Amino acid sequence: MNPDDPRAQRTRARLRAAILDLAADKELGSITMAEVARRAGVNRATVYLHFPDMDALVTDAMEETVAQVARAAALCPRDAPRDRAPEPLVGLFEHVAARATLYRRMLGAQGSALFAARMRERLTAELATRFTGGSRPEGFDDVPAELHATYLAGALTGVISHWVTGERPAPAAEVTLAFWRLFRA
Amino acid sequence: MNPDDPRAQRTRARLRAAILDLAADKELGSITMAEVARRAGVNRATVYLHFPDMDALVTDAMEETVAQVARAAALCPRDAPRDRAPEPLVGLFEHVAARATLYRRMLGAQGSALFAARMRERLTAELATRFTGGSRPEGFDDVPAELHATYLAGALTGVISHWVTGERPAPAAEVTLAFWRLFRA
DNA sequence: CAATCTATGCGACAGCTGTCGACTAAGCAA
DNA sequence: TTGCTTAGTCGACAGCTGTCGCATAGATTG
Repeated sequence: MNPDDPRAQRTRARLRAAILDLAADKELGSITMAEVARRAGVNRATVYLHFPDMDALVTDAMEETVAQVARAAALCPRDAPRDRAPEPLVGLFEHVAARATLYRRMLGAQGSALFAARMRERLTAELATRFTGGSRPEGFDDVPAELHATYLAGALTGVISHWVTGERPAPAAEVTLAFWRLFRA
Repeated sequence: MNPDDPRAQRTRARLRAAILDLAADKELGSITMAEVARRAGVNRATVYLHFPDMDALVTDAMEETVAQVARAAALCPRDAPRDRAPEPLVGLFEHVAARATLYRRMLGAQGSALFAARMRERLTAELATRFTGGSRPEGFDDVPAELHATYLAGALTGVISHWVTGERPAPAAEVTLAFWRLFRA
């Protein structure tokens, strides 16, 4: 399968759109491959030419979104005042709030372990790059940068997961500020 | 279904043992219900009398183990010296190290989203209880205790996940100390 | 335009899932 | 012990999955 073939690109785009479309309506667990294929206007067998399974499809469809989150997280300066979260972090939580249902479906109990792993991984990588690039919270030189990045990536995805999963989610501004205070240590 | 019926208890115990047994050999994704039933010496249909699906079975089978981790985490005093992790935390990481394969199967990309959610949930609950019970890191009174607990629960599961997933995992003592330093902020 | 390549459509298959109704046998209560 | 209750077994079913070989149509190359 040549991934650059315009036919293949079109098909993948359709599949990505279809799964996101369906995920807006129901839990991942109750979406079938047959359904995705139908929605995408593609033969069921064709799906498997592009993605080994549902998890891979879902995760791939979220790639852009996740990259956005990771980039925003890595952009946060550490020297912002304790009572005012930096702009990128505010944007990050607003981004999630605007897609709360989607993130709940992805990160919730019915969600995709692959997606969760991928999201943490991207965050970790982005933060680690930022850290080894020099700008990093002080006083942790005796902790491996990679581990520090993982710690924060876990904390962030944990908070997001808990946030979007809750019954009556708190306002974004509130969570953002609380997270920022915890992060600033 | 009466959960106290000795027949039911015996069957559930067999199923829990069977899934943990199988999980030692292969990824969760390649274990079938039929396989679990066979291994447990139980009819396939019987499994569904106790657990709605594989995720539920796996998560239930890990309940004790997860509770152990959550308890250990909540027991950590915050005033231990920066260069020496408190005993409960050491025990926690050793516990995970001794079951690294199992945790990798549970928390990895092929793992169970339900299990991951449950583990974070238990950790959050245990820490939140501890926090509202008075003993809590200072300087965070302006952050909801529940959110603080979630932050740490996410960080811990994130680190564990990353740790057991890595190719050549670092020694437990190393990770323990690094985590402790990050936690102490 | 013609010839070639290949992504997709199509139908079929074995295996797994979750559920059902009828039957068997283990536990409990009198 | 006797009889009732109910967990478990058994066989069957529809639906989904992942894979296959073959046919078709869309893209590329000359």
